[in-house]
Parts: sequence; C-alpha cells; structure tokens
Amino acid sequence: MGQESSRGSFVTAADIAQHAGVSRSAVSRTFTPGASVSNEVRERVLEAAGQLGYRVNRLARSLIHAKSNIVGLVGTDLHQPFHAECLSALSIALLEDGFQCMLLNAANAERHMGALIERVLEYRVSAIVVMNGSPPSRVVKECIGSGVPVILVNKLMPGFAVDTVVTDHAGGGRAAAERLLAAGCRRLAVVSSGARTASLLGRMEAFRNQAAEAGVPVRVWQEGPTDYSTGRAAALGMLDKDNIDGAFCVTDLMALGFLDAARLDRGRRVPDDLSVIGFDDIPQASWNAYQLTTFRQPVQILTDQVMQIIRQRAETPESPRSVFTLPASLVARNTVRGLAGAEGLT
Amino acid sequence: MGQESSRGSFVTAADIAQHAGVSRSAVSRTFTPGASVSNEVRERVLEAAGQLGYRVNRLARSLIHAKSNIVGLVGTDLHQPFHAECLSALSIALLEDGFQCMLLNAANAERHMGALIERVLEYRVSAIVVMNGSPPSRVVKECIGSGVPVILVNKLMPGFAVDTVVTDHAGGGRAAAERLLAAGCRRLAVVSSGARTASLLGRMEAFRNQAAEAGVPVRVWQEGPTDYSTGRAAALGMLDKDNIDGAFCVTDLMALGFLDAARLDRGRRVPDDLSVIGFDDIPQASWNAYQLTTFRQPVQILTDQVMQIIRQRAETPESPRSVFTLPASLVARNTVRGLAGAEGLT
DNA sequence: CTTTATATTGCACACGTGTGCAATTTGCAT
DNA sequence: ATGCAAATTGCACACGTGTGCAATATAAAG
Repeated sequence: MGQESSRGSFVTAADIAQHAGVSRSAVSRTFTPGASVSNEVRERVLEAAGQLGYRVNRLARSLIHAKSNIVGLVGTDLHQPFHAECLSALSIALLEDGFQCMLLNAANAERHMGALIERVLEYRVSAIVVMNGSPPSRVVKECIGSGVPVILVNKLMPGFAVDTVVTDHAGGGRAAAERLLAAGCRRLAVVSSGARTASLLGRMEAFRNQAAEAGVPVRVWQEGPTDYSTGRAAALGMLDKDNIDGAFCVTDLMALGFLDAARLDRGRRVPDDLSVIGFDDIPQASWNAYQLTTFRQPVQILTDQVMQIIRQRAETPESPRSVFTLPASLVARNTVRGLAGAEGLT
Repeated sequence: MGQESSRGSFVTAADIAQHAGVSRSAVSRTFTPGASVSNEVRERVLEAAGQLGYRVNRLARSLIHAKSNIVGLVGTDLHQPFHAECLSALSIALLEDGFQCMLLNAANAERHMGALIERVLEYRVSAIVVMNGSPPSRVVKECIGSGVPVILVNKLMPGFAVDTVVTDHAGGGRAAAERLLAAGCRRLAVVSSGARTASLLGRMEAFRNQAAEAGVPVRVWQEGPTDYSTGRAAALGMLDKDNIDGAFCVTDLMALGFLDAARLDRGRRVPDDLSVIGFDDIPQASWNAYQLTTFRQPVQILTDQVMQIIRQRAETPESPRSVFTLPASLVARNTVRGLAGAEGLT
C-alpha cells in the first residue's frame, strides 16, 4: 500500500515520527506488542508507516535484547533426501513459530562445521540445531557457555550435557536382524559407508550383535560415500561372492542402490532370492519400482521435539539438559519375504 | 582456546579493552580488516579476546553499515530433489563468499511467500534470491525500492526490471518434441501438474507447439501436485486410453512415476513400446532402475550466475537489471528409442 | 639535533531501536 | 468544580560496534 520511499535506503522510526507529528517513542511503542499507545496516535503512526514503507530494523531491536530470534541450522549433505526432509520440516516449524533460520551447510562435514558455528555465533542466535554430522565438542561447549542452546539431532555427545534428540538406531538395527532371520535368511550382510558416524555405526553394530546372538554370521561392507553408489558397489562386491540372502542397508539410499544392482546386474529376485531392509524411509523407498521395507525415522515427531526444547530453553535456560530417544518404526513393504502387507510394529 | 566467559551472556569489546589495557577503538580496529593498529596492541587484544572468548557482535556492526551481509533464500517444496540441490549449491556458494543464508521455506507457496520476504526485509538483508515459486510483484517492487537486490530463478516477471536467471524451458520443450518425433513416436503426451508456474507451462507449451508444427497431436495431462504421484496418475489415466507411445514429463519426478506405472502397472516396455523424457536431471534419474533420458538444468552454472549478480550489485547497485537464459542440455540415457549412448546435445 | 612525514591512539559521535522515569493528559467519581 | 487514579507521552539513556578527527608517538630525512 502507498507511496514507498522508492529510492535509496530504509526509512527509520525517526522519519515516520516526524511525518506523523509524534515522538519517536510513540513509533517504537506502536510496533512493540503490549506497549502503551493511544488509538489515535497508533492510527497516525500506522498511516505514516504505510505511506513511507517503514519496516522495523530487527538488527537494532536485537541489539537491545541481546537475542536475535534467529536459529542456526547446521548440517551436511543437505541435498540428500532424508536431510532435505529434516531441513524442510524444521525450517517450516521455526518460521511458523516466529523464528528466522540461518542455514549452515557444511561442504566438508568435519572441517567446516566448527567454523560455521563460530560464524553464526556472531549473530547472537537464539539457538543452534545440528541436524547431522558432528561439530567439534569445543565449539559446542563455547555455545552453551555463551548462553546459546545447542540441540543435537542423531548425534550423541558423551561427556557433557547437551540437549539431544536421537532415533533409536540400535533398536532399528536389532529389529532388522530379527526380521531377516524370521524371513529365513541365513547368509546376512550389513551395508554401510565409510563414514564413522554414531547413527550409522549404531544401526550396524546392533544388527551384528543381534545376528551373532542367533549364531548367524554377517558380512560387512563399510566403505565409500553414504550414497546410492555405495549400495550398488556393495551388492556387486558381495552378492555373488558370499551368496547373500538377506541384507540390512543402514540407509535407504544405499538400500536402493543395492536393490538395483542385485536385480538388474546380478539377476536376483527380491524378495524371493534376497531380502533387503533399509533405514530412514525416504520418499523414494515407497516408489513402485522399489517398495522397500525400511525403518521410518519420525521426522515430524523429531521436529516437534526440537521445537519444544527451543521454546523451553527460552523460558528456563538453566533447566537440566537431556537426551530424547525416538523409536524407529518398521514400514513393511515388499523387499522382505513373507512380510508384505504386515502392519508396522515398533 | 582459553578460559571462556563460561557463564551468562556475551563478552563485549569494552570488556576486553579493559582487560587488555587499551581503548575500545583499538579492539574494534583489531577485528576490522585494514584498520591501523600496532602489532603490539593487536597482540594484546587478541590475547585478551582469546582468554575471555570474545566474538564480534555482527548485529551491531551491521547496524552501522546498514547491511547485514545476510542473503535471504526463498522457496517452496525445498524437500524435493531438484529444489534441494539448488538450495544446497546456493547455500554453500554463499557461505564460501562470506555471506550468511536466511532460509525462507514457504509452506504454502503463494500465500506465505510475500509475508516471509517482508519479514526478512527487517533484517536488512544484502540480497534476496527466489529459488522457485512466484512472490507477489508488489513485494519484489518494495525490495528493489528499498535497495535490496532481488534475484529470481526460473521465474520471469514481466513488466518491470529485476535480475533473473532462467533455464531455457522452451528450448528444452522443443528439443523434447524433436527427439520423440525422431524416435518415431506418433501418439504423444505431455504430463504436467496443476501448478501453473511459468517454467512448467513454458516447457509444456513449447513441446505442444513443436509437435503441432509436425502435425502430431498431443494429449495433455495437467492436474495434481508436481510430484511422483502425478506421473503415476497420468500414466494410469492416459496410457491405455490413448495408446501413448511417447511422453514428455515436464519434471523428472513425474517422469519417474510415469515410468513406474507404465512398466509395472501397464506392462509397457521402455523404450521399445514407449519413450519417455523428463526435465531437471535429478540424481534419481540416473539410477539404474530408471536411466531416464532428460534435460539437465545446469545448477552449478545457475548458482555461479546468481553469485556473480550478487557481487556485482554490491558494487554497482544501480546498474541495469537483466535476464540470463541458460541452456538445458539433453542427457541421453535409455528411455528413448535409438538414443542410448548418444552424446548430449544442446 | 631538528624538521617533517607517517603511523598509532583515544575521544566522541553515529547507527536504529527499546524502555524507565517523570511530566502531562485523560477519565472518573465525588 | 475538585480530587485522584490511570493512561499516555516525551526525554534521555542504553545496546555494541565503526570511524572521522585531532592529538600523540614514532620513524625518516636533513
């Protein structure tokens, strides 16, 4: 509406105070919810603000309150389906709650993540959410010491207290082994990448332990990027050599590559000759070409939990920090023998 | 390193000035590249800063310069593969250039996009990049009027000048028609969604015109979300009824859904019975289960172009704004008859 | 040693806003 | 009309930083 300043820089509160014939305080109070202004003054101020195109300068406002209501979102490989989904859900939730999101996409996970967090600290962010990857504990410690809450997702940081939300990777890994064994598989494999992250390792180790408990050996693949290509490489490298009949891929992306190579390059029929289970439940897992049986990470619940922590920390900064564990639920589709159509259990 | 304030809030420049026995200006100059400080003073300041855990307050600094070197990234459906890729590439490039990214994920494209841009304007952002969707022109006009550069990606805004970077959708659409016709297809279809965005319409209309020029009719599907499910629905709805032998899906996501339904539900052999072409070249298009022939949007070039515009606007704010058109190159895979292995042409 | 040019430093003001405090106006009951 | 409480308003200071200007210290040249 209205004329807009149209040239050059921004309009300040003093400008519209003069234009409306009131004090600058009146302008400030008009845009401060709960402040005391008469209706007439508010009217005049809003009128002038509309005409001149006034916008509160959040930088100045934040300077006073020593908080910017900006939240830093840190992560790596944000283009990958699962991470993109987390990012999308979190950013929407934050924006709806009145926060702004600063996106910190670490090109090289380990090397840059610390530096990026230090940079965003200079904006006096209200909180920092680490969506994946592992920032140096020194930096996390500095954040908390400076009064900036840090929330880690899918990354445990033993040794000192920090708010954490994790999926039950170990539970998923165990359940995956149980399912494959129940389906009659006796030559198992677990497929992971070269990344030694806690979540991938947690899934893998739990799977191996559960299988070992049943006396079934497990072939291990653990190299390459956390990616479709690694699933393919694993299938091409292990399937014939070890005559695998059941595989747990610790990531859906790898599971889909594994499936493609198994079917198209190695001629396996799934689930008749080979059962495959993934993890994450990315959208592609439900595509008709795959119909992958997998474990769902509850992105929405995870997001809600993060938001709740952020809100609570805003009120009670010093309340004790804790770890929330969320269950991974089985999504039974068509890549495990005898499981099609079964309802998802924990 | 060092002691860190460890409790409560942030350390200010005055604190470390006192602690180092110098004036506050000296502190400021130490952290301002190119300012005049003696080595001895700089040393003392850095020492104190390290011990106390000092970080420049960018909010205060930005307040003076009337620029925050924050860039707003606006978009919708950021979880979808193509958009996620753009977002990832852009954010990495911006961070490397010393900018910070504010992410504006519009849950409901049309309704929220304007409001989000207005919100981020309050942070005195250095630029706004609209990665997809169409913000109200009123808001774009206000940004430019306030001296905030706006860069539109894949969205033309006729009527007034704004920096724009678009893929040559029409060129891609025409080339798609040519390829399908050259492959001998004579019962064509074009698959799009209910979203009436310029990019999707541009691809579709160019395809139809080119086919019409050759005297070949085109069935049109144009409803549902811009998604895998729409591709499926289109295949299920048109394939048998119209006996389609060549389809151009204006988005890879839809092409993959179309392929799955055609092969798995309708028993078509691709490319023998049916040829399919997509658009975007998302990672999934190259997966072995699909090997989709498609047109690549040059995300990296697009990103570079956006960065160049941002840098140039920072120096010459008033230079004339213009539209950059980037070619979409054919990626020939295995879903068009007789095209497998051919080199990509423009 | 003197003169002059240069590098360094501190003071004080500016950036745009929020807010306590005192002064003023308004509303209401007496 | 008068008295009193409540609401409104403006002044002035604060937030943490950058920077022009003048004063001072240092180096270079004679």
